[in-house]
Amino acid sequence: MADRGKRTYSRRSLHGKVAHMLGTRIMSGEYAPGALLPNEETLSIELGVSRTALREAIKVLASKGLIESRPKIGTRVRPQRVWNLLDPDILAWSLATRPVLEFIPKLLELREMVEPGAAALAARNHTPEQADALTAAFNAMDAAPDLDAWNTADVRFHQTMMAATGNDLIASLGALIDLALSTSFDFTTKHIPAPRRGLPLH
Amino acid sequence: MADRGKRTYSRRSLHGKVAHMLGTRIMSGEYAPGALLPNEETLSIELGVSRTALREAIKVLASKGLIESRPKIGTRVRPQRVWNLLDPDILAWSLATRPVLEFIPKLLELREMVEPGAAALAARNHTPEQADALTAAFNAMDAAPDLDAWNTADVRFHQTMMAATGNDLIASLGALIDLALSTSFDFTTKHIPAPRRGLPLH
DNA sequence: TAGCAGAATATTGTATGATGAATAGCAAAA
DNA sequence: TTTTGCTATTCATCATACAATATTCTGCTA
Repeated sequence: MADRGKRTYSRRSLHGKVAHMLGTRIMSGEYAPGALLPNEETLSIELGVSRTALREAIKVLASKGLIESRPKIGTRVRPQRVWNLLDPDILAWSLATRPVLEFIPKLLELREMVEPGAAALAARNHTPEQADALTAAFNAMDAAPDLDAWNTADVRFHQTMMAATGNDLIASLGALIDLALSTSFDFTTKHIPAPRRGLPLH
Repeated sequence: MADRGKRTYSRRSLHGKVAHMLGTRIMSGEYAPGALLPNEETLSIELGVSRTALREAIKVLASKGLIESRPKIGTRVRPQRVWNLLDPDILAWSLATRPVLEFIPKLLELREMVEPGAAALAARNHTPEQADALTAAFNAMDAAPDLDAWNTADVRFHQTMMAATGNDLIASLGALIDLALSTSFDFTTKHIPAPRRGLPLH
C-alpha cells in the first residue's frame, strides 16, 4: 500500500538540477512566454555546466511543452496554454515559485470536480480488495487524532478511490492531485481543512 | 480560437524519433516494467544514432516517469503506476500501439467523469466572452451535418467549457482529453458517438 | 525603388572520444 | 556468517568538431 513511488524527476543528476533551475525560472516569469533563452553556449557558461548537460535539460523542458528550440533562432518559451500543467515536475516547479496558498484552492477545486464522478465510477467497478482498502482509509480518517493524520488518511482515501475506478488515466490523475496537495501541505501546515464529506460508497 | 498549438513532442529531430521509438516499445510491452534496456552503446548502434542523441531521448523518457537510469545498473523500465499517463506524448505512444478501440472508452469515461463538475464550475466562473463561445460551439454541434462535423464541434464545446472554469489545471486536462480523442478518431472514424446531452449552462 | 536570388552568419543538431563517478557483485578476510 | 575491500560495468559529464538550418544581409536586376 505505502509506496507510491517517486513521481518527480530526480534532482541528483546535473541535468536534473539544470532542468529544475530553468523550469523554476520559467514558472516564475523570469523567462516569460515568447522570450528567448540565452544561447546554449552562454547559458552553459552562466550555469557552469557543459553544453551536453544543458542540452539534456533543455530536451526535458521541451518534452513538457515549456520551450521550443530551433536552429538559428534559439530556444523560446512557449505560450502557457501548451504547457503540460499536469506534469508532476511542472507542478513542483510551480509550487517552488508561486505562492502556495494561491495554488491550493485550484488543486482542491480540481479534486472536488472529479470526486463525485470518481466515486460513481468506483462504485461500479471496484474490486472487493479495493472496497476493503476504502473502508480502512475511511476509518483511519474518522479516527484521526490530529490534522496531520487526518490529511494523510484523506489523501490515501482519495488515492484509493481513484484507483478503484479501474481506469489508469483516472488513477494517474488522482495520484497527481494527491502528490501536489501533500507537497503543498509540506509548505504550509497551517491550512484550513476542507469540511468532511460523507463516505460516498456503501 | 483555432490554434491550440502542438502539444505532442516533435518527431522531426533525431532524438525525438528515438524517444518515440523507445516510448512505443515500452508501451507495447516489448520493454516491460522492470526490464533493463540494452546499454547505451549497444542501443545506439542498434538504432543507428550517436550516444548523444540516444541519451537525450532517454532523458525525455525518464522525465515522464517511464524509465530510470543508474550507473552500473543500466536503464530500467519503471512500474506503470509511476508513468505520467496524462502526458500528451505517452498518450500518443499508447495510441500508436494499443488497439485504439480499447482506449477510447477510457477517454470517454474520463471525460464523462469530469464533465458535470466542470460544467458547474464553468457556470460559476465563466466570462461573457466564454459564454458566447459556448453557445456558438453548442449551435455548431446542433447544426452539424455529419458525424465528423459533430465531433469537431463536440470537442470544441468541451474544450471551451473546461477553459471557462477559470482553472488552468482543468483547462489543461480538457485540452489533453480532447487531443487524445481527436487523435483516436483519426484512426477510427467509424465509432459510435456518445448520446447528446443537454447544454448544462443557461 | 521594389523585389528577388544567393551568400554570409548565428544557432541548434549530431557525432565522437575521453575521463570521472557510482555501485553491484564477487572475493577475501575476520 | 558477516564484514570489508576490490574490480568491472555502466551511466555521467565534459570538450570539441562538424553538419544542418533558417534568418538576415547584400547586391543584382527589372
